[in-house]
Amino acid sequence: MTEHTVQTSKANSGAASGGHVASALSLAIHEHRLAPGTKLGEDDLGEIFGVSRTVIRAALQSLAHLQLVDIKRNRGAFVAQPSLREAREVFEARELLEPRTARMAADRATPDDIKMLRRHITDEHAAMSDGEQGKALHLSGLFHIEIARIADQSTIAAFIAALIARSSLIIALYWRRESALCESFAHHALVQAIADGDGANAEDLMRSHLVDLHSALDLRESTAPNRSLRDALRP
Amino acid sequence: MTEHTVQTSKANSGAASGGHVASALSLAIHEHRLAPGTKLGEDDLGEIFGVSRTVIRAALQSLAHLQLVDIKRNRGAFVAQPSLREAREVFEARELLEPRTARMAADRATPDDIKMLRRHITDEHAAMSDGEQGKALHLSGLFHIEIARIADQSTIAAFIAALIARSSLIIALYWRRESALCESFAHHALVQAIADGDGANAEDLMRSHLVDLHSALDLRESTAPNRSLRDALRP
DNA sequence: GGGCACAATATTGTATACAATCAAACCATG
DNA sequence: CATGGTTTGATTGTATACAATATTGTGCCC
Repeated sequence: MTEHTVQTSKANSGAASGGHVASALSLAIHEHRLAPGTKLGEDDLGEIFGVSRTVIRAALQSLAHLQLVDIKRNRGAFVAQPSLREAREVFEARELLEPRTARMAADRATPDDIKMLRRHITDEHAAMSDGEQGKALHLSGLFHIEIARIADQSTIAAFIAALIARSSLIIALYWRRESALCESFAHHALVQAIADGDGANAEDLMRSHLVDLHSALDLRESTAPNRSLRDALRP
Repeated sequence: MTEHTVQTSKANSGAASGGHVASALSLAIHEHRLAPGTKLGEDDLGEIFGVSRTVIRAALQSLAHLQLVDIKRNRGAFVAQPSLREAREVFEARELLEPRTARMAADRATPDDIKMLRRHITDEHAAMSDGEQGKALHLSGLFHIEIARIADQSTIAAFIAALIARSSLIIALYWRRESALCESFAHHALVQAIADGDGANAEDLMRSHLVDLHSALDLRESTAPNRSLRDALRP
């Protein structure tokens, strides 16, 4: 089963213990290349990344703590499938944290920060133009994390990063097609408010942006049938 | 070094993979029986808990994700020593999250919830009377987590639980003796507001309670010299 | 043909062995 | 005596072996 090159191979090529594996998996989830519910077998991942199950296991546990994967004892790890309730909670938490954070960012942003935010938006547009929706979604998330970083509150920033990671899963599950690319404009206006140092405006814009996102989801009991059906079929 | 009873011993007596170890360590940290900076050697812990380094490692990584322990590559795990900056951030985050959560709790609390909160206060008093300050501090933290649970927001509750865990370390490092047992009264008034369903009052009480806690810490650059000295001596 | 018990298989949980790395002790040298 | 490099010891990082558990396939009985 486990056939690495040799025991004493390069081994120590990557970064720190499984950090690389966790990053790669996280990116794949963010970009919607791994669908919610996907089984993440340890042997498979070990072969793919060329490391032993030990490091795979550490990476999966790390992702489980972010609630990006769900580890069931003696069953294995699966890409998480946030419930409707969890989806609501995540966006309520974001609506509680991010507006205030945006205000703080507006108070502290430097010209370099603004430049980086604008580049994020440009990259996002480019990805969208190239049809790489997954990458665009990931960049959109990074935009929010960047604002938290600018606010210089690393603790809150870590929380927001975790919420955005879960948001990616939620969007994969509950997004409804009708709503579309309003994103770009909201981000653009937000950057302008932050560049102007207008904290109150940034706070309001972030709040309404999140409400827009939230309302673009189908979070009624009746919806998300495909997932429920699968769940009814498999657990 | 590693001498367990026998390889095929009981092994599966506890709960899930290292969960017991993580809980025991977490409790010890909460109750100030493990001081910030304490080295947590894997072999030592393995012998203490009667499990292999594998499960110890998983527990330590779990605690590291909660920022209760700090894992330095090739150096080992240490009980975390939050910096002044981190301490400020933790309390700012709590002041952002908990008042709103207390309001939600007031809106949803049942008589059983109130009973449980009152019992927490009673237990806390009892522990304090017995001179078990560590246990009292732990129960004080559980009180806050219980409110988040009552608010029925498990995502935010998890964040608050993480913040309270770090608060325990912060109190261990930066508490100044002068301020004393105001806690009990604040908690008592808070329970009353929640029992009355007075969300606005609960929110205000929680906010001022947290501000009191925050101001009972010595968070100036000049303070916390013992820790800086140790750090200058040892890292 | 449907349903259940049992065996075979696959996958995870845990322990241990080995390799890499770091810290401190040590000795040589100026 | 201070200082620098080397070596020794201890500790962590990773891989693998073994044990426990769940899942799946098969055959028997009804």
